[in-house]
Amino acid sequence: MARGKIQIRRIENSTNRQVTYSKRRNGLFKKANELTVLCDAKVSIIMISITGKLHEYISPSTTTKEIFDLYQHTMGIDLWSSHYENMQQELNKLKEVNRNLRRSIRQRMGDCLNDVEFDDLQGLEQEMDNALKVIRERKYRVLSNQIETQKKKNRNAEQIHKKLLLEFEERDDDPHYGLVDNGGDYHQVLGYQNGGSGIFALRLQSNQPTPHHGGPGPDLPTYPLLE
Amino acid sequence: MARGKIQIRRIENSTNRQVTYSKRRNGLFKKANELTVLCDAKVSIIMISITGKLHEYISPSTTTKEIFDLYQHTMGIDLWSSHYENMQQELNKLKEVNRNLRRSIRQRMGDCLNDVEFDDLQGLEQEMDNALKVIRERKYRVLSNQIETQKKKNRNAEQIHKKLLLEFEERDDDPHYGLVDNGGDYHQVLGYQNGGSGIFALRLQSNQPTPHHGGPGPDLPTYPLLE
DNA sequence: AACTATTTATAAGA
DNA sequence: TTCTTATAAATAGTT
Repeated sequence: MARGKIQIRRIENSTNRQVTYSKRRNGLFKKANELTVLCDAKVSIIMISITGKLHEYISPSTTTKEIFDLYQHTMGIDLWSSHYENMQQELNKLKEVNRNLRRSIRQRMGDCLNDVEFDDLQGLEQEMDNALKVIRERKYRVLSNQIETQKKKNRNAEQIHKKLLLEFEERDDDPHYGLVDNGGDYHQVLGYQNGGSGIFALRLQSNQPTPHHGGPGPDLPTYPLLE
Repeated sequence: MARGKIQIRRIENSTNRQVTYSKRRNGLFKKANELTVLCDAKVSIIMISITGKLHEYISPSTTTKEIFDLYQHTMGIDLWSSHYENMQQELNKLKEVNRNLRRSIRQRMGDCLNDVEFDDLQGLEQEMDNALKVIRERKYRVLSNQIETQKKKNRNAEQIHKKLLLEFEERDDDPHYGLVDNGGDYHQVLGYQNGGSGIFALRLQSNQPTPHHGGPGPDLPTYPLLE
């Protein structure tokens, strides 16, 4: 536009192009700033050169984020929806699954049965009956194991006891040893803990048929059942 | 810049400002386009006037979204990370809840009981026993209702039958009526459907203890259990 | 980076 | 809003 007109087409000379880019960029930013001041407007310019460098102009009265948000709002679109769409979908799917799982559990707890038809009730009953059998069997086996273990421990303890008594009697003949009886203590070894197991299933049950309590207890890992 | 120099300061005359905004906006966009072509650059301009109107220039070789993404990447910031993070957190929370719900259901189906301790097994057994009672009661009531309804229908049908017979006999005396017996058809009225109910609980059960099948069936509303 | 001939943008008026 | 036009501003090519 000076010293000769130019065609508006890609400048092939790389250096020349670079220089023009720099000059015109400044010109553009200057104009943008003038517009900002003269007309009280908000302008955002983002430029990316052929070399990948990024330059930006933003009116002092605003921020790039504000412009982006306004842009999206005005356009009535969410440019990032594609980013979030998958997540949103997965989220909704999970919520749906969650809802159904919870319904299923409630039904298995004898709750929310009003809309269940006879055939399904029959199926549910049979299924739970079967499961109950499995659980009882399992319970029995666990109990048996515990009793077995207990017995072993008892036998073991008995042997230790006998051995101690034996030693004691032997020592009784030996005047070097005093009378020290520690035999009453071994019962402690036999104790076993059976505290909370952290099984979610059983946290969920207890006395609330529909456990919608919000906050978790002091140390129980309860899970807020969303929605 | 013509017909007299102007100061770069806010134009107080509203109309004048508007006109200048329009003219200079065009100028800016023209320059941006020239830059785009001459230097093979990518330019995004977003302008918001004092009246709230939004105008945009974007190089033909790119999109606003691409520019935004590039901007964020280049700036090393993610203007939307907070939004994203919240979603991610919610997603993880839902997955956790989901996992636990599923575990609970499996346990209630007599599955995955290996890690359950005796006390919890006892609790589960009791709870399921109670639930089973409720379900049986409910089943009984539904059945009773159905039988009651059936009986009513039968009574009703019987009455209709009797009435028809009566009419028939009366007509038998009347030579105007021919012998048309439609009495055998009323049984159709008594039929009742008891098809699938679509209860999720019972879709989940059936014969798969761990229903991890991916796609839904032909028409059953099954829900893929994620993760 | 500076210069400057020339083109381009545009302020004011219509 | 658009056209006109005198003039300010931008800038291509050069130094």
